[in-house]
Amino acid sequence: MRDDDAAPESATGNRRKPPTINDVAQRAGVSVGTVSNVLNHRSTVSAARRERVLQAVDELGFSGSMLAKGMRAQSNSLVGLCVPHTAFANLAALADTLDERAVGADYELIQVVSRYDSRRELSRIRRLIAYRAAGLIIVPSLDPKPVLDHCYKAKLPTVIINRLVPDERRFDQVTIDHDKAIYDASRQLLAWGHRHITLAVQFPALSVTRQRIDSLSRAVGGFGGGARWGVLECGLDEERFKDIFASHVRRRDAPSVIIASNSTVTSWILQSARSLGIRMPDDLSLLSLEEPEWALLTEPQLSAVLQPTREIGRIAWDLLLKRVEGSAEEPVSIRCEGRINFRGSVARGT
Amino acid sequence: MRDDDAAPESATGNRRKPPTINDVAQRAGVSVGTVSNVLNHRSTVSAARRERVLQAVDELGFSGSMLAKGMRAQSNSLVGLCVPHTAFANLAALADTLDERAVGADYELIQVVSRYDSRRELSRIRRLIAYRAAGLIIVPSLDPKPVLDHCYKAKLPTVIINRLVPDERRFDQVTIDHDKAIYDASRQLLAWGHRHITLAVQFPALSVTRQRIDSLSRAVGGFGGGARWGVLECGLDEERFKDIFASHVRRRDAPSVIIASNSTVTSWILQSARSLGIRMPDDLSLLSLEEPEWALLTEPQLSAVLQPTREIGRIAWDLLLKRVEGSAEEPVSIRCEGRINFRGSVARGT
DNA sequence: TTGTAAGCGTTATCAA
DNA sequence: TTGATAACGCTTACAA
Repeated sequence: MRDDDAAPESATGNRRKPPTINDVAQRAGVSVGTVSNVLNHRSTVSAARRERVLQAVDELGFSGSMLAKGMRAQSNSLVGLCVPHTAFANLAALADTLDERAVGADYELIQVVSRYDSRRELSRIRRLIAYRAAGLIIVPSLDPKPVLDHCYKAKLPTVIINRLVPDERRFDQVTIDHDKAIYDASRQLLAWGHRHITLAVQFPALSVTRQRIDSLSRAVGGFGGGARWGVLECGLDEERFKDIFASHVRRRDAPSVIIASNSTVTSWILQSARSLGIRMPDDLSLLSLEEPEWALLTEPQLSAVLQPTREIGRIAWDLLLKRVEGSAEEPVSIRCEGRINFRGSVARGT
Repeated sequence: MRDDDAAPESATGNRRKPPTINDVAQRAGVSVGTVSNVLNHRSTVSAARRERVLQAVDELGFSGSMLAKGMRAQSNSLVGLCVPHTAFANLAALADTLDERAVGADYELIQVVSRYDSRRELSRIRRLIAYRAAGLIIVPSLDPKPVLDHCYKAKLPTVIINRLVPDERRFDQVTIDHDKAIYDASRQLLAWGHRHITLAVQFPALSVTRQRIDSLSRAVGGFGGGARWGVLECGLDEERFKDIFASHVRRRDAPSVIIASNSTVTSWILQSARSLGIRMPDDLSLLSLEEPEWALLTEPQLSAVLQPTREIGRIAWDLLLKRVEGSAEEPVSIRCEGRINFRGSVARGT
């Protein structure tokens, strides 16, 4: 775009390429090594030259190349976060927390989305490895085995969060103890007179789902006194859920309380209940295992388990950073406890 | 660090470094160029060698280095998304849409968060440039000038979305026409008998805020008949907002309807109104300029402007990709229209 | 205190 | 069809 259309490389000005350390060196009239030393705060450069270098950096708008740095250093200050979805409020909060920590430690957080698809999860993580990510924080999908095997073989420092992967001893895990929450909540519901508890789940195949069912079963079984429990499989489609829900709550043997396994299901239940004319908590009580941002906006207010998302983020980041720095300690599995907030949506006493 | 404590480079196995194209070449007994040709589907390699190469790739778990690729190609298939915050539902949806497009085009989307801080915004974008991002999609902060100047100087292909930056002609913009939404909504509210409209805003300094006030003023002014309007500055702290809100709605000259500029403010208003015993829509009507995911869960259901977030994402991506590919066309400013969903939270007729 | 040069992994060019 | 090599931007060990 000079006077023909592509100027020869030796031509002046109008370069579209970002300035390199060589450009800076040339401009400042020093060697590349000197520029590098200035930029990395090494004390072997005289004040006068340092000044000239900094001025040249400023004038050229030089910002360095993380690509070249990463290649040279054989490590990239980039950390991956792999989540199944971005739209859940607590995953957004998680990304937010991690991003804050990452920036503070001069890392870059790069989020990839698996969309509940194990193959996609693997391919996304391959990309992260291709970018020489220093580490990975992963909310595992439904079938985490292949991905975790891959991370292990690639020796990628990895921390598993949110969803426990049972019998996984190769990586640190920071997860929520939903089992305890379900157990405690169920006991409380039983103590308040509820005798039939339904657990509404979206992914029956998930190992954590099976564990939750176990907890519910133990709580109800240990109580005796004719208390029962059941599982409602909600599927992935809201329209179809309406029918599923209607037939579940209209049958003779209907539950008095539903525990919803995530906020999507919670929202579906609220909508369906409203359109069926079911009043809360008189006709049906509801407890969500995930506290959405709108928990206080519904009428009645929503009972929910407040997940320690930010705490998980902090712990996971610290664990990951230790691994990135080479720690070879035995992996740990940390379980964080949620706080159960009973509000108007659960009927107490009878 | 040669052969004192670390094993010499020639030692067998146990390498922690990812395999390189050289390793593959060695293993397959071919040259690096051949391996590269195989991997890039060039047709100059004999079937037999191709097979050997692919086998070696598989055995070693070779995945390539995007750092080296990016360095060599002088361009990186990485696109930045800069947002002020991650917790808003529509920004999450935006990131989701863009991530989908990016992955489809074999790009990596890397999200950075400015936290409403212009300085942070600039430093985050500098990082993106250091990573040789091919382009940037930005939801500008309150003071976008310095950042946009920087992007322009760095010749970084950039698309501005969501918030219009007035008089900015250097970049494509894909924004929401809130002005029209406010104008139309106000006219409708007036037609339904409302005579005093308050616009509740969080960032009075934002240019878009001023434009919204303009629209409201035009709509109300053009109506005549003693209609009035006002602005409520909500601040950034929910606790303090309660008092601000209380004194606003309790005064003699209280509005009959509030237009909330985003879903955070909407949620604050709902909470405060409830604790003050204000009934909706009888005592006060509410319209949100941002439709939250929980719009249908409140009682009454929330009136809101449904933002065409995914449409914006798609358009912005396509525009950006054209720029990345070198298009030098005149920048465009596309305004998308939201759909106003009037629901129970707005009183109609009198 | 400063300059020089090797090497990180990849691709394109050129010679064989 | 294949192999060798230069170049991309940066850091660092070593020479001056």
